[in-house]
Amino acid sequence: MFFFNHFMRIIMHVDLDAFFAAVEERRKPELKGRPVVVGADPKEGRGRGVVSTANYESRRYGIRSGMPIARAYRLCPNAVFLPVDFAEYERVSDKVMRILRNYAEKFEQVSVDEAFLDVSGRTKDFDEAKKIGEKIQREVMEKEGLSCSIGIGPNKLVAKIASRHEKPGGITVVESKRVKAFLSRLKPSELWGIGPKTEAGLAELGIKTVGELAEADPQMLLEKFGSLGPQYRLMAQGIDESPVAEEWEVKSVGREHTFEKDVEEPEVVYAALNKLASRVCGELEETGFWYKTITIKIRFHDFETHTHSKSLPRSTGECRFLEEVGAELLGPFLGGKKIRLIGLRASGLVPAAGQEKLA
DNA sequence: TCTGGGGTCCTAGGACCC
DNA sequence: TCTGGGGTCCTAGGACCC
Repeated sequence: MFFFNHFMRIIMHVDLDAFFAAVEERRKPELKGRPVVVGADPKEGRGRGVVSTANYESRRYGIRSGMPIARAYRLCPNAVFLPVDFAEYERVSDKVMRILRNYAEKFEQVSVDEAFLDVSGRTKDFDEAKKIGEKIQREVMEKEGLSCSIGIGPNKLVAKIASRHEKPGGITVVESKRVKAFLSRLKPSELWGIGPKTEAGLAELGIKTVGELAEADPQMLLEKFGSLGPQYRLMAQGIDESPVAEEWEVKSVGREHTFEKDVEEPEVVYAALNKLASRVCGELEETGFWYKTITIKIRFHDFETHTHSKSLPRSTGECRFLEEVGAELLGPFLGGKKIRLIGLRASGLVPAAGQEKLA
């Protein structure tokens, strides 16, 4: 493998601010200035889901994404609670992404509200990149009425962390020579791929900041975290050579459902499974994939979660196996504890085109 | 506080093959 | 008869991200 390491990259990360809530405010101007929470139905504090997006007004009450919706309701019962309209967010997202794509040589959409732009060949330095960032913010605001935050750095890792730095609506530039100082005071969980568990594991080693992680003994990290350990250390040093990848392939398609109340009747669970199977099937047909492996997921009332999977002898485009094999895998879980969630996933995907010829 | 739904990637043991 | 080594697939679980 040969990398052009002498070539300094300039990478931009664009993150739409409170995206779901911003789209709702855009189509219902009367929401402007009010606390808006997009997510599950709060049901007067008895709802089961979580907050998807809280706008900045509702964040003043302590509401955050990922928080149980019932808790959000208690924090601010007068907030406007709206259901997630993913189809609409996707339509708006597509328009924004088309704008962003124009500014980059290489473009990678990370999720519905985030993208990386490699602008190395279109700018001579970070100052010029910042001007491009400002132009992007103006265009997204004028054409779609949405605010975005931008981070600019020598790689994806730094750009991504930088974009969070001055939310909402800011631009943060971190040049190579400032990377070390910029990262060193952060908590490890602010790095991509380090969550609460890993952060706790690092704390056991006496590592509380990214700066300390960057200096840590690689052997010690290897023993504690396996091959991931040394990678954490590289991240902490701000090293990331991963390219802005134009496209990546879908690996699996799944759907899951949390029951309003935990259930014990097998018929109810089987009925839910069949519904999931037809939704997964629809998605596979729409995207043109055959599948090989079926995985079901069960979560009991106490949150204990299991998966069971089975691979077919060869890949297939026939949906009936989702239901049949799914039901077979589900059997052993029924008749015991009450069930909170059921999920169904198809993996081992191959494009349908080409398979039909072999079949 | 009582935890959604869509995903990806990694680990690890065992089967199986050469 | 005292037990190789590499590769790949399958399965279950877990951490993590948005």
